Amino acid sequence: MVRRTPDGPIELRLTEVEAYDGANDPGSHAYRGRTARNSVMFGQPGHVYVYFTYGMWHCMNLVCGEEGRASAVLLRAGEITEGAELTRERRLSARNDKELAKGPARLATALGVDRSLNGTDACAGPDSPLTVLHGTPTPADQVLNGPRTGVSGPGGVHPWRFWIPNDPTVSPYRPHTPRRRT
DNA sequence: CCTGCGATCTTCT
DNA sequence: GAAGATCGCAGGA
Repeated sequence: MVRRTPDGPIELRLTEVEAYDGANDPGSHAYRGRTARNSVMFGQPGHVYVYFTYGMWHCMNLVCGEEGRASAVLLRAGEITEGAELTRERRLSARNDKELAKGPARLATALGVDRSLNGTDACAGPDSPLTVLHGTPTPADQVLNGPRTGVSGPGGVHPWRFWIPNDPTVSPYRPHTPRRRT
């Protein structure tokens, strides 16, 4: 994945993702149908769905299913392989470069992604601020999968979190924790 | 190392 | 009105 910023390109090698399957998936933002927020997920694959959560963070998905299916993949973590110096000023809390994009909100922050990029076509070539690259594929037998992070209820049964084992940029797994009532 | 909690606001019910 | 595809800090072991 490459993020083109005014200061230069940032390249990211994805190490952890989670899949969400639209109307069939209680864990998906698209489960209850199309809304203003999730409309990008119902559009063409290859576009980017960015949402804002917990009052301060952005997270980024790639739409994967055909139009109308609302299937998407949350980009949860990765290794910055180029332009790390451009991300450090936005990721001051990172104690080392492995933490620059270790988690979905950290990844979006490192790449400088916010809702202004919601709907961006990530397959549109070098003039796009965001592009999915065709790197060296990781063989499927070198990828582990398990329950998704932070997903509760019936959707929690799907082992749709995928990561590269022993990669230091993969975020720690945390089960869903209901928020304390005020 | 680990656990608990506050921040802060959009979104849908 | 309440919960949320989270993170970072404080405090204790």
